[in-house]
Amino acid sequence: MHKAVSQPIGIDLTAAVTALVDGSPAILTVPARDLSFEACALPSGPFAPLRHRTLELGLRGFVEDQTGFRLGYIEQLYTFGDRGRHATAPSSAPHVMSIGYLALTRDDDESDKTDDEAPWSWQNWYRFFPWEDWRSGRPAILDEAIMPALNAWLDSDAGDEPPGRSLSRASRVALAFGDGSDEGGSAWDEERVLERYELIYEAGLAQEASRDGRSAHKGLVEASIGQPMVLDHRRILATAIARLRGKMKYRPVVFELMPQSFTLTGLQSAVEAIAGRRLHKQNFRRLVDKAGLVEPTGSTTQATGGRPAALYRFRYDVVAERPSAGLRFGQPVVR
Amino acid sequence: MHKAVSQPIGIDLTAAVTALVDGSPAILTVPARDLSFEACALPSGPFAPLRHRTLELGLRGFVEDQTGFRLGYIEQLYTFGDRGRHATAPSSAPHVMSIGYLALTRDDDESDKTDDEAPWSWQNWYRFFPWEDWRSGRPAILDEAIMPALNAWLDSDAGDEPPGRSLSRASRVALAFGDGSDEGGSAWDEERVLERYELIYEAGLAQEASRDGRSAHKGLVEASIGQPMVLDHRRILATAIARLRGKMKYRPVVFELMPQSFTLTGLQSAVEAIAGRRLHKQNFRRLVDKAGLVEPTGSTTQATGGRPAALYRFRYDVVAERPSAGLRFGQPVVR
DNA sequence: TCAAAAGTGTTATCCTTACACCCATGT
DNA sequence: ACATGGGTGTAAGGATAACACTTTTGA
Repeated sequence: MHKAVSQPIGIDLTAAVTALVDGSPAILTVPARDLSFEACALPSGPFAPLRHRTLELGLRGFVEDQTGFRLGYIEQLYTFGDRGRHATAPSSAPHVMSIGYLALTRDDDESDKTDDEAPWSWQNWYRFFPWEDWRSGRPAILDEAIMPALNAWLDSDAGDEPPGRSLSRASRVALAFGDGSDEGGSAWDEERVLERYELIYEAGLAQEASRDGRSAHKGLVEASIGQPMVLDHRRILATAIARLRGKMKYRPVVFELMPQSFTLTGLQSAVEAIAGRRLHKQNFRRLVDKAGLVEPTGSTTQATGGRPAALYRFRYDVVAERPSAGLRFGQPVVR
Repeated sequence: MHKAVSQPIGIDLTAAVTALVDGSPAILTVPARDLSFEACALPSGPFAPLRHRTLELGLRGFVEDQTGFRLGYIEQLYTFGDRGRHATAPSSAPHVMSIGYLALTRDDDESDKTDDEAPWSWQNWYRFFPWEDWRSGRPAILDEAIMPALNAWLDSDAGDEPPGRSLSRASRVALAFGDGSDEGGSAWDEERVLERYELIYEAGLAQEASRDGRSAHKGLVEASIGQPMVLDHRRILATAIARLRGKMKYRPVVFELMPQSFTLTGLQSAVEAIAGRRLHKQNFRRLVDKAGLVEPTGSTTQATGGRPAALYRFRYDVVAERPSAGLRFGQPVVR
């Protein structure tokens, strides 16, 4: 019924590779590739069906070529293919779609760093999303820059709402960023990373927006909130963070990021770093205990200062029984 | 750094369009397109970046062209692109990837059925996945055909397990299909639709497997459990069902399938039809009540027999406040 | 002796599950 | 009257959120 492909299409496989580096969630980046624009990029490359039997194998190949990292856990996120979602080459060039992936590794493997002057580097997540880290309280950038700018955007664009039954912009902002009120409205939900980034992009607060030719809305100076990335890589990273924050709660994926043995406080810090908020210590411990995902190794460490901490290891065997077990941590501790 | 695309790539957009037809969850199908093999197919077509500004618009176009249906809710599911995932044309032809989508509609719109002898039809989900419908108890096909065949497969292939730390086949079967025991092991989880289908496919119990050239494992007659579909469309449908079953619990998506006004029992039947299991009536009602997603219209219907039932409507306004609200139904009623 | 971090016990509250029972209509 | 499906109240058990407190080390 259909045969020909009218315009050539290219597929880019793009990986958001995360590890914990010095207790911070970090993303593996390579220098910007083909734009005059100076920015980080995620490792990526074109999918060549003749060379790569599966999409995942292709992705593993690229990351290993570009950074030397062997990936463990991999999960497909989303396929981005809309025209005009980022500035691109002239229309004669093939239309490039990107399939985004989330991948997890450990950084402790020193054997990876073969080259000196490596072309890749780890970047803290929160350089790109400074509003997402609530571990030391509500980030100042929200009240100082983001919310005022978003409100100005809402006011100025009050007329030209998108039609249909979709949410109004004001509702979307209220939902994504919480409306401050502790009751009735909605609170901050750490999983809405993508919704927040999309609003910031649409409002012209991300440098990517002006670069992509979206006119900054009237009366707003060209802003840059958070470090930009190449193409739509920041959107892919937002998707990856959102997915990991959600998945962590019902699948034992954090352990992909932890070393062989760890303390319970270390595990909690890891979860907190990813979720971007602090948790209640005692409840976290009971949770871990009840989940039965972890067992003591018998030894302790004094590296943490203070009383020596018992070391634990992940029980790989329980995955076979109940991979649905995750760390369904609940409410943040109020502060 | 990279430029050329070595082998032409085509993108197929494929839609799993679901509606409730006479209380059953149904999937919109079109006759098989280009294979001698006689089977249903999902509506789909090639993505042409010049014609379609976005992937979603392309999809809406195809479905409307092929069936006349205007889609409401749409959600991207997954991109399938592995070589050899289904029988395909000679290798000179372009490599076709498919992006699967879940879409929801209502069937009550009679205006859609313009043509008589329409080229499309609604098919009950459970024709393709007879083992997924537990509403009248555990499906007989599990004990009569599936479990024996899977166990035979496990026995015969005990030697050549895949390497690495991935789950053993036996564990995957136990997890996906439950191991009968009510404690210790895992019970039936209605969301694991895809895992179950993949195992059935790998074990050679799906007709698609033999069609794709996978040798049925030794000692097993070529079987066909559940009605097959074209290409990997059954896999896409499995993904769609799994996603809908999950999403329903934390987003108010069921209402996309309900008529304007409905009874609470009607709503419960819809949820049960999708989830493939029965729910506890009183608890379901309290749940709906507490969620606040619904309000009485004031009128009643006697169409159900027995005492007249109050009619309700979905509160579209709450979506703006709390779109996270879904129907987090809990345990099935024991029977 | 004090700071720092690990680790424990206990209670109020809410949500889930399950039980049994009443109500309004058609036949 | 009785069958059928609609609709309600309430108690037991478990999970969650929050409280304050003890233990073990290094400096």
